[in-house]
Amino acid sequence: MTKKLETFLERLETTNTVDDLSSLADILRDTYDVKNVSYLATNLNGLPFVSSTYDPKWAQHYEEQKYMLIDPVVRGALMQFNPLDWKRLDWSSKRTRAFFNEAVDFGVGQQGYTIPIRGPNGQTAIFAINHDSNDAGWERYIGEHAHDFMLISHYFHQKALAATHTTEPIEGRDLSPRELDVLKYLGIGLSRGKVADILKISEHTLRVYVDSARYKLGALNTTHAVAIALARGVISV
Amino acid sequence: MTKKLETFLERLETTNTVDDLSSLADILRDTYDVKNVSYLATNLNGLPFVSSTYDPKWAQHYEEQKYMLIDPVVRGALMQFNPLDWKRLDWSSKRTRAFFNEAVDFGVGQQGYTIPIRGPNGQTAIFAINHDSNDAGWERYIGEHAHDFMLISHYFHQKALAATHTTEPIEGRDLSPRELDVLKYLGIGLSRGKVADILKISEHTLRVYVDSARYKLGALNTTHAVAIALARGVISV
DNA sequence: TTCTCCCTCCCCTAAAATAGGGAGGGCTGC
DNA sequence: GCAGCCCTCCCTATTTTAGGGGAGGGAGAA
Repeated sequence: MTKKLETFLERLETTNTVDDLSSLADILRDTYDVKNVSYLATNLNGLPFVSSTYDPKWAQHYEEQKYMLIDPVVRGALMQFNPLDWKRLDWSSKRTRAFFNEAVDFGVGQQGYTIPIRGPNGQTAIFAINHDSNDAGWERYIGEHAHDFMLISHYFHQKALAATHTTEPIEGRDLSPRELDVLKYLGIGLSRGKVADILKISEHTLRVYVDSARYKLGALNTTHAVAIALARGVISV
Repeated sequence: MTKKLETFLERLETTNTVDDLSSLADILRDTYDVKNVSYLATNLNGLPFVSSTYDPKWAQHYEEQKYMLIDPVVRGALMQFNPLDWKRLDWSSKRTRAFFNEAVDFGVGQQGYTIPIRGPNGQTAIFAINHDSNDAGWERYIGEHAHDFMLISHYFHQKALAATHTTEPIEGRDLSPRELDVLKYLGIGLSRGKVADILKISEHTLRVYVDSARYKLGALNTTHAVAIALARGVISV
């Protein structure tokens, strides 16, 4: 374990509230000597959460313009499993370049490294560091610290989940095998009749499973039930 | 970086096929000197994938009995973000104890540590190590190697995704803001009419968005479209 | 044993989804 | 300037689903 990581983990032990979390980014920036550090969770208790060292003006502008939806870094990172070096983004689009130029104007560094993190219920987040340096220097820096950042992003998310009380196990009973079957097939787009055929039960019976699954999941309708089951990871598409 | 981790990462560089992956568990067991190492992905290209050092009899029995659905370790790990020490499971259920006794009979160690891993499209996996040792020894061992295992589980999953060609970026055009709005509200269980009211558009217009979203996502129906959008992370519940 | 849950089947009506047609104005990139 | 996509609205028609009832047998746990 590196000394820097050790420093961070010590600080992490006293981090329990949302306010504490907000200062973590600053601490990491100072510890790892980079221009900016940011953590952006898209869905903690249904709300986004940000801790970053970016210029508040940029953060505000970013939120006002709903940049989260078009930010190529966010979009890129959320679509893959591996950390993403900003250099490896698709820079062919004019919009991407325009967005990035604007970011740089607000003090965002030229080099960046973004790590996607995912929790059990669609609690997706990204952890990013960025800096101004040449390509070779950046590559060396990332090579040295990639493991640290991977662990840090994980711990950061862990604390964010805990601070927003998103770690409590989900209430409600488990779905029965039949209910899971039904939701699984409905989730891949099959009609109620088709699913009933596949499961070799009547469509009426099938509906009872949908009903009970809906009840257990607290869902308002079938689509909602499938959505919740997906988010909870009990079925997958 | 520890020497053991270094050894593993070197080996990982020549790991590219599914067959290579199968032997990784053995290598890790020998490197880290534990009784068993296992990696279980629930949904790579729609199929489960396993690499483990468990007795093949146990693996076969496990699969035949569909134990994945009731295994308390799997269920526990998939429901949370943090690694799970098997000692911290809920042992009150008779079924849990019976299951575990059976596992021990097949040579599974008494102590265990399971790390959940999640990819961008519901590609969930768990990485587990287990061993026979007393509580104090196990705690010390985990404390020393937790970081290694966290990184290893990540790299393992990365290779599994790559080997099963599950890393390719998703084809298809992006959804328009309006399409995202519609899917988002449908995903939280609102009816078509309600969503139209909220977005202040006619229900007919709304339907056009659902149609185009469905077309873009290659979805068979509305529920499917919401499911795919969720799985891709473009909306969240 | 009793209680709870699971699985299976059936009736009904109203609402929603699907499928196929249209149309016009606006913005953006090449 | 034009092609392409986005947003908005309209029509008719059929099929499917939603959600409300009710009923019985079986397995497992307290």
